Amino acid sequence: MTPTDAPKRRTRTRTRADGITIEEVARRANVSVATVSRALRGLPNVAPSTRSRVEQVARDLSYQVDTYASRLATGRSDTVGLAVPNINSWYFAQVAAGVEAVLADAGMDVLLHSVGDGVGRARLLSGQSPVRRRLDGLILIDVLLTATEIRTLAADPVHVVTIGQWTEDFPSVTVDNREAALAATRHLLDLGHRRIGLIGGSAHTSLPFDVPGHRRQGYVEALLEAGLDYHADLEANGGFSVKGGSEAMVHLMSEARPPSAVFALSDEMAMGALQAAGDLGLAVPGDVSIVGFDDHELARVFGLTTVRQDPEWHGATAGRLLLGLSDDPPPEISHVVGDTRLLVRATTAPPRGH
Amino acid sequence: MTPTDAPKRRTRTRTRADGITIEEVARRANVSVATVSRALRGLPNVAPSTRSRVEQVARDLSYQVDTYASRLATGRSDTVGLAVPNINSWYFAQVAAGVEAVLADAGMDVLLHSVGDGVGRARLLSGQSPVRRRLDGLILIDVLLTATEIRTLAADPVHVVTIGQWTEDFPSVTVDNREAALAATRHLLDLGHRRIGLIGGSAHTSLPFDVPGHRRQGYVEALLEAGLDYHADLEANGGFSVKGGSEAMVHLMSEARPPSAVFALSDEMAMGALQAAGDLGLAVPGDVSIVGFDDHELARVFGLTTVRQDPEWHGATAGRLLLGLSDDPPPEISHVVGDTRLLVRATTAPPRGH
DNA sequence: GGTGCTCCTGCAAGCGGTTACATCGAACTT
DNA sequence: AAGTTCGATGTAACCGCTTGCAGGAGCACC
Repeated sequence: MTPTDAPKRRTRTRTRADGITIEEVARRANVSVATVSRALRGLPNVAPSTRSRVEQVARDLSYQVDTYASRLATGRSDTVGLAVPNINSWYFAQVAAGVEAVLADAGMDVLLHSVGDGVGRARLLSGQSPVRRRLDGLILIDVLLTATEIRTLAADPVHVVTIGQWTEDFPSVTVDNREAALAATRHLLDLGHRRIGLIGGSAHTSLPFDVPGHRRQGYVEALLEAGLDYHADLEANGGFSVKGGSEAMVHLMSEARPPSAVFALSDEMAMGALQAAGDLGLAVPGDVSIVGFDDHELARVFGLTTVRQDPEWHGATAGRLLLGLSDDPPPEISHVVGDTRLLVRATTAPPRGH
Repeated sequence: MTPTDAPKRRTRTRTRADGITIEEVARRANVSVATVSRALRGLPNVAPSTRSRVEQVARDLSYQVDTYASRLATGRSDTVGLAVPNINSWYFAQVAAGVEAVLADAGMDVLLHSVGDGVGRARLLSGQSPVRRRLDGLILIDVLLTATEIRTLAADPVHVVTIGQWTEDFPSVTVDNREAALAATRHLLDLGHRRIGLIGGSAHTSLPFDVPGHRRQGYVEALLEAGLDYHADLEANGGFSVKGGSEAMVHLMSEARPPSAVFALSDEMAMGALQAAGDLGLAVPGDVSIVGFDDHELARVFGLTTVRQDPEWHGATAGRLLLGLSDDPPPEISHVVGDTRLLVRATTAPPRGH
């Protein structure tokens, strides 16, 4: 056979082996593709006998819809983006677990985005983001939105739920960080402490309306309430990591007049501080008291006094809020506030000689 | 105008506001959609002037390709699934972070799947999974595959990389768990311990070829090597959680002849054990020595003797392996073995009266 | 000036579903 | 018995992008 004899078959270079198509199923079940589509998706107006026949064929061929085709046709993707500063931090991992559980149950896919660095953040939120065009929903965990970003997102058809940040435009799950920090700081004040250090996040992200900002505000308020002044030299940046907390603690305790108690805005930083205290030969709570925030899984092991919150519940709740947004009519924008509770354990005590 | 005058416009009910299409860009740039497609994707054979004009228009309209359409047309999705038993466990979160960083850099999307419960696992791996049909790659972290599942996956066009499990069929990242456990147990034996407890995973998942299985094997071998027997009553199930580790420890220490040292197959369980020891009034390492596995971020804070490994690196490496699989020609199936190292800290010492 | 190239661009056929609308019996009215 | 109604099914037009192939312009070479 000469070359020209060969039928000019259009061979598309497909990298993926093609799966069973709906057409194949239709052929074998002796119905049209429309009927297959309706039968398989449980739509009405399909004769029971037809439906079961189609289902049988689909099962035999282990047919799976091509979600991309389906999405192109319907415009819905059943996919939600989950943006976290970083996934390998206890709090975020807990929240992510809560989100994932709820959404997976609802048949949604979860696209994970670490936006810790500016790059990832820009990639997700910039108008250029190809990502946004494929998401039905977006859950932002402690990813602070600027006014512009809020406007852009609100104009998008994507459903947004925020965790940690409160905005008018989107449902949110938060805790009263100010109040919680107030309680934590008061606890130290009540014990008699007068020089109370703060280990917080980096200076430039501690805006008055973000999570560290609110906690910091509660700390300052408690101080003022007790007739004390806020001293900048009692504040150090622990970057919300164990290591950072440790370094911040070293910094604080090596000052001329070190604090007798330290409030760390996260348990991980508090644990770092605990470590540093040990390294410095300081007894906790003998020489210095330490309070954390989170009730990390290991806080109890350390006997760490801390503010309890339930991140997994935050995540699950955010997931449910997101699912609710698809309801018709859409619900009012709701703002859920989770519980916090001060747990006094063994790392806090009155200051020496009190 | 009478009702019939109205043109029968086909209005499709689209839930999402339609974005700018490639057609719109083409119109404004006075070229065909084909040219827009080529220009925007950097394909050759586009006049520089045309390309820049198209790019300009696209930017002005902040056009974003509809990834679903693109995927439908090309068959590639640039999306990889990341399956973890659960994301809120230190080790898995670390690995996930490593994977995500590498893949996001390569412009890939990461779909998160917790498969802790059988349900999620089935959803992901069963032939019925609509998920599989949309993935270019799949990274499985400690998700044990059966022979059947391996066959099914290998037949699929999806690229698979496993972490924790070694198979002939897929590239993998593992550590020598047997060897590492051997070293950890030898360390205790060298200190003079003769009754060494084991806190491991659930009985039915500790197959000889999974991660806990290999570690357990190393433990047993070390025992035999030292002329000791394996005693089932020295083994308890800690479920790889802090709480489980704690309970397992209580169980072990309340036996008639409790061990003088315990090897926990993960740091989280070891920390739980530490907690339990404290609760029981036992000094560590005075009354009982404890060794963990992982070098959890907080292990140093506890002074925990443990086996160090680098889960974030495991994840990043797995991500790179996956990316490499798209090369042409495809590389040989490579199996990377990460480092482990025993870190002796403060929770191990010779047994009492030694 | 014709011929043959090389480049650029457009045309149109998919990719695999979804769904508005038409069709066609069978059952139901009156 | 003719006219209606209604449920089940098929037809075909999209969804928005990619890409094989054809066409056309510009240019060098003989």
